[in-house]
Amino acid sequence: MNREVVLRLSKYRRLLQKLKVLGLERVFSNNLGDALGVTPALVRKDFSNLKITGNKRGGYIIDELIASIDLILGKNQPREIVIVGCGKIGTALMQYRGLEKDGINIAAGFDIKPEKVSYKGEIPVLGIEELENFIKSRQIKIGVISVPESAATDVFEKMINAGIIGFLNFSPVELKYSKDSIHFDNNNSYVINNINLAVEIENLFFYVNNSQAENS
Amino acid sequence: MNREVVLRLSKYRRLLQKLKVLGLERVFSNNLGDALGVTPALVRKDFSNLKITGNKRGGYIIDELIASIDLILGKNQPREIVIVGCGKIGTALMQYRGLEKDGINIAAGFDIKPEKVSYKGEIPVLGIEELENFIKSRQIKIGVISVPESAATDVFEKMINAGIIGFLNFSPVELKYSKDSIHFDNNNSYVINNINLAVEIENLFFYVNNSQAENS
DNA sequence: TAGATTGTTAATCGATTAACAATC
DNA sequence: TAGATTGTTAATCGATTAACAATC
Repeated sequence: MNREVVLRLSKYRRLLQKLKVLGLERVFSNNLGDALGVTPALVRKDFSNLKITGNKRGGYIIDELIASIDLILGKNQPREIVIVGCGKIGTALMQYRGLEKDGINIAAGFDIKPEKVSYKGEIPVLGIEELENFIKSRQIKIGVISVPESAATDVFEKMINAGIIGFLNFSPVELKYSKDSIHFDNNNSYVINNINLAVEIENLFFYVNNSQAENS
Repeated sequence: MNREVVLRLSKYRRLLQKLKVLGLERVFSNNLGDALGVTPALVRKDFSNLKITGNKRGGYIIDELIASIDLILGKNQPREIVIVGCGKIGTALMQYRGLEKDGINIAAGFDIKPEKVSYKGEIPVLGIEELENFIKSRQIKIGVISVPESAATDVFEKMINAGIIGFLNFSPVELKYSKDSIHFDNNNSYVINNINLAVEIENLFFYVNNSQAENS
């Protein structure tokens, strides 16, 4: 299943919640398609691939749909993550409240600088040397990397060894997993989601420059 | 030209810079393809579409390639952006130094709260009421939206009216441009890049849950 | 020249869409 | 029943890749 499908699932989920709040009970592939800007055929195909079935006449039952999507996205299980690197971006993420309502919980932050370590805040900040024990004991699988470029690959290795298998990487290094470069003792596969702010903004400049060229 | 192509251009650019530092002068489509994990044919096609030509025998000259890509990406022009919303994420971005080396310059931050307004820091923070004048006088085209969900669409409209045409949106609202909903006085098209942190992390959970299922 | 690499055309691949039989 | 919507198959579309003539 590709990334686009999973993104659509998240979008269906959010929309369904809103429809439910409005009191709706059923929804048609047509409605969902319109809202997401895709054809109803794709909506039905998505659901079909996920073994979610509707009624030939009455569409899909919203509650069932939500329950199925939640199961697939793992929304019912505890969703704990860690944040490695408590500089500007890491700290902003720790204070960001937008993850809670999706049931995502930041278990701890980690930093290499002793002066950042603190148990006072709502979310503790621990020394990087505690990373492995913490992650293993809590069985956390997902971590955010928000360290400077120079520390990124190092931290990445540490996290893999601790058992992290899903990464959201804000450092400008494009992390890739290769069996050669990393000592590993499992046969897991890894998912790495790189967000490079400079690249995102550069992207915008490209389109903006081009649209100006078109208009002039 | 689609988003993927532009992302590849940024990646070629970064790689070429590194090769140049190492003293290389020429590069083959093969080298670039290997590094990016695509076929050499795609590299040649990308360049061909952009009217960048190489030598049948000697590959591409790195300096020429860098110059061409910089021109296309607009790296030579001043690249000023504004940040609207100086909360956690907005402030982190303003303090983030990773944009400078790509020549991206944050001209100002804006916030609705008077107590955030300040001319003391390296980057001034202005009141939201100054947004339009500032953006028009500096002819800025790109802005980051880092306001809470409730303010997002409002700020989006304000920015459009001020002349912003490229958006990096960190609010959880999926912004879309529709002619119906916004008063507009130009025929520009807009580029909106939505980064929804909860969705990105949810994505990771999906893959992680599934890889565990596979292994058990 | 012989060998290697570009530039481009045709083939492939995967995702999306159109169309429609099944059926509620 | 008649009408509407699903579930699925075949067609389309776009991006990537393979292949190869041109040529340095």
